[in-house]
Amino acid sequence: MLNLRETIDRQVSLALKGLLSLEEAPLAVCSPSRPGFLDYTLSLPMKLARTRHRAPVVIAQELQPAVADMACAGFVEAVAPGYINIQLSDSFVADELTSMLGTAPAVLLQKEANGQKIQVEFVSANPTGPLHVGNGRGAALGSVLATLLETQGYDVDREYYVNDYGSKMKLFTASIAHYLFPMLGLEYPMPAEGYQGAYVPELAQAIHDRRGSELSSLLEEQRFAIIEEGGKTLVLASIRRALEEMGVSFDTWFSERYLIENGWNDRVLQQFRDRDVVYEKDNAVWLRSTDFGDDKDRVLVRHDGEPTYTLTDAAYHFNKFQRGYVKSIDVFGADHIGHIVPMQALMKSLGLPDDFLEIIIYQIVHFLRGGQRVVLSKQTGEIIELADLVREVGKDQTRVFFLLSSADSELEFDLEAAKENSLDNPAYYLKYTHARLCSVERQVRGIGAGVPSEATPADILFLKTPEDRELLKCLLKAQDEVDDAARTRQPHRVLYLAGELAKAVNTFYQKEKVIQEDAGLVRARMLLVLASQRLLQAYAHVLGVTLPESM
RNA sequence: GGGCCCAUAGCUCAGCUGGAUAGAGCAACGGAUUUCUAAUCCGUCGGUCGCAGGUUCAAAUCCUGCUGGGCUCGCCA
Repeated sequence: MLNLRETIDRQVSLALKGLLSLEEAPLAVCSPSRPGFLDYTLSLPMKLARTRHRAPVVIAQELQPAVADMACAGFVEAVAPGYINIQLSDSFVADELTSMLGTAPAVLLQKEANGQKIQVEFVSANPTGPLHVGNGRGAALGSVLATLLETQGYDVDREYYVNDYGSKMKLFTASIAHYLFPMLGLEYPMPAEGYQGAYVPELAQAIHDRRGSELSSLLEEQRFAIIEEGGKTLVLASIRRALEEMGVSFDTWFSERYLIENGWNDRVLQQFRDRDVVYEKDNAVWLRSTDFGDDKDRVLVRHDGEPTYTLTDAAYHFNKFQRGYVKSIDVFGADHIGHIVPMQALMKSLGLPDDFLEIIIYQIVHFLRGGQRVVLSKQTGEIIELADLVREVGKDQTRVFFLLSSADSELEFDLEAAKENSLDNPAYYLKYTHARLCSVERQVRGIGAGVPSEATPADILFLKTPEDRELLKCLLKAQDEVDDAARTRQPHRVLYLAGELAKAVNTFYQKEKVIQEDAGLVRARMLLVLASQRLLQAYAHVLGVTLPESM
């Protein structure tokens, strides 16, 4: 589809070329009109009033003829206090509808490939336990952002960073050992701050079942290696399963251990040394990150010789850069808010491009049941694992409810509303609307009326009621909005767009009959039905939800 | 104390190149059904867009200050 705002802007600046000065030209941009007005609006006359010392409405009248001459313009009017309203021409609208009908939904909103590789890293929870319901928001946002970026022509890779190295991992291994050693007739103390969940003894049992005989004959160090590997593998499998049930998959599961074992920390440390941005203090190696905007210098190598997370993170992103991504977008929970400044300082100190790393932070999710906020703890017996949440409310409902507000805002996830099989539930509303559109199509085919495969300007002449026009506007502005959502990295906007389209469809459906006497009108309305159906499917593709053909 | 996020209708939230009367869903009330799926639709009610300044022809939107809430400030990851 065309981005209409861009298209019109281009035509406007061409049309007004001789009428605007160089300084004035950039002001000639249109915006979508409010309901009740024509399709697009230019507020240019208002902006020119000051420098031109004329009343805006007079300027509007002067510019109107040139604007009306544009190829895409149908009816154009200058109105007080100084707007130029544009209605798209019938042939232009017909061309757009034709292209919508001739394009598969999965690529309807897709631009041409731009040859750039971009990475979205999300979830990346430690492999030391099952995913928590809170991780679900990152999963939903990250996966939708990834498809959203694909619409912009990027070659997108979805990556999960597996933090399988370091003190958390040691703690995890020790916690399993505490339950596993007694099965070998040995003892091992539960470490302070050890992992507590019921899954820990289960992991111990599973590892013992598989490799118990081996374990008893090994040295302690080898034993721990097996426990760690076994625990990690089992947990990652459960994480992967939970995500798949939510419709989320990854291209790459990238191991932190891999980085370290393959010398990436050393490489990046050398890079820091070459750039002369490190120093030694208290037996540790420090990065002079304050030179790059950080509020304090960071330790890269601890006094005991172990790398810090900071060093490995630098190595990780350096590695991403080497893999050829033009950009890495990392999606983190609000508890990582403090990482933005240090990480950007890291990128700078490594000499990576300023815009290489983008960090998206999503705020906390509160879960509601019976109108009350749910306290997630073992004591309350409330669901706490993502897999349980998806099982309880369903894949599509889970995805939709995690997208109900902007990542910047805290989110209330109403478990009962999400489960509800009624149209108060936005996920169901989308499904129902799609089923209804499909039903109309079946009916029309059933009575033997022609189902159009392309639109002509004559068809558009039939679409004159407010409901027809509003639905048309919803269809035509899709690419504008999707491009905006992608540019501003706001996946939730796609859900709102889909909801808006569904609303327009249902209002149209209620008010205007598709099947009726006038064959020309049937055909024209069918264009709306089919295009709406395609567009709804296109949105659903981006959102990762499934739309049934009947309910 | 520093950094970041938030504050819009009774509730949950949209509103992103600054534009015309501030929107949706829920809740409340009232309507539409010999149905192309009423699992729908329409209408009414409901807002000093946290407060105070500023920029602008124009501010929910941009800037400054303040108030309230959230997250966060490790040689953890």
